[in-house]
Amino acid sequence: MCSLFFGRGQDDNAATDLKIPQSQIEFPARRTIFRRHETMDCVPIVCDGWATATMALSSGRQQILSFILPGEMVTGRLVFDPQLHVSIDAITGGSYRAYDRAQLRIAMAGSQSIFGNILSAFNAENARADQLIATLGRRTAAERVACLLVDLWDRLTKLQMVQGDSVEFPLRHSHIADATGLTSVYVNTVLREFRHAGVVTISGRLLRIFDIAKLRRLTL
Amino acid sequence: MCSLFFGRGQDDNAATDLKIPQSQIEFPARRTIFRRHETMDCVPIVCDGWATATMALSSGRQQILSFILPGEMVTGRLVFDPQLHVSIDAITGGSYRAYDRAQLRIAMAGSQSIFGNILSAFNAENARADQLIATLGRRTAAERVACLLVDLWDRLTKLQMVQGDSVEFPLRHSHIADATGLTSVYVNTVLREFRHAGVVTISGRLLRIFDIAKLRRLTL
DNA sequence: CGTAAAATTGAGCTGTCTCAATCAATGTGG
DNA sequence: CCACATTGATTGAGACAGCTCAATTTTACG
Repeated sequence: MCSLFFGRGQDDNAATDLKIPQSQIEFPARRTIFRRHETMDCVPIVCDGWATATMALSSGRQQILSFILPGEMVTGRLVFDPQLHVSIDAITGGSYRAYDRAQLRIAMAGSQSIFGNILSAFNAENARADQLIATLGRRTAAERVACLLVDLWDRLTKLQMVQGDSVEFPLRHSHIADATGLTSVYVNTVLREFRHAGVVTISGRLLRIFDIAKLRRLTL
Repeated sequence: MCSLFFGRGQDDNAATDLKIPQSQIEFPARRTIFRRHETMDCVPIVCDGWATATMALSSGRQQILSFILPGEMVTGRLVFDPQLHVSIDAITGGSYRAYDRAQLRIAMAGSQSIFGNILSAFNAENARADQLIATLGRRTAAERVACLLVDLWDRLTKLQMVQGDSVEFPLRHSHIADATGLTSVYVNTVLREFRHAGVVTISGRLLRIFDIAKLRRLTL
């Protein structure tokens, strides 16, 4: 699931020059993979499993900045900046490939398709960050949860992981809480209301969306 | 005040190859300069005055994503992506220079110093966005206001616009509210408490910070 | 100098949180 | 494969941070 470089047609042959790292490194569930302030000489791309980019504050508070799905760079920032300023935590077990940054930059300079793919991934990441700022600043709890679910749903759809009205969904309420700036207790309340309205169900590591139109209306 | 390209030593002469646009375009206070979804063939850099990058939601809600100070790119994103996805609004009157994106990219490719300056500006912008996400998601009202004031204070200090304990400060309470996800009424309350505690004063377009240590303690 | 915009203050309300208890699910060791 | 232990979900009661509405004063601008 490392489609980042090969999603578009190869308009040149530099794409094949980018060596795929031999090793695909496994990580276990619920463990920190990379720590804040670590200096990275590589750009890891998750091949399999879910992870988060998390920022910690004093007194135990923490905020999830983004969910990292299979095929995504841990952070696009790492292409330009070796300093990791967030911590990367596994949700499920999985694996990643570590691409050498210098090599990556050379490959980007040599290939329009690699350049375009990485940049558009980075742009999408930044766009999501901006959306999240607006969401956390100005939306209600129900809207925040709806925004998160719709965003993930659309990304998982692109990854062809959605089947009908359901996807495998490893997030716990506390993840949703840390991503939306809410409490897990209140996330539960919001999800109960969604459930009773027949909109969404989360149970047994499975997300089912019955009325995505109603959910999307909350994201406007 | 367009120091972005000339901040560091010129380690090569490409820096001087980047033509400074003849025109320095003026903008009036309190007007939208660039609209959301506009396609830009240039990267504007504010020379003078303050502006915001703002995202609008339904029902009149809006969130300020960042304040743009003299010398800063309107958004680093524009270096890589011509689509503007936020609206840029003037706070004060001022001016900007429009750098051609294609030319800028060539200059970046040719000069380590230009490349480094632009990238580090972009990285700083992204780091602030991540901080803002954590702030809006997990901090109290007083902490949010403190974070904003400290961030602006430090940036204005670098720009040498701070004199002693005071800076010129054109933000109204509604700006602070839209940046912190609060109400202007409650911003007023927070600022009153700061004032009574002898920490900060805002009046007559002037920000004075008497106890920055106490303010910084709120940003941990 | 008059008018519009912003700041200030108060009273009351509500969305979300905290605390706490119970129940369900998941994983572990024997 | 079961009993136990741990982690997560669910629910309720009460508290409070921050909001809304509204009136008044101050400041800025043409």
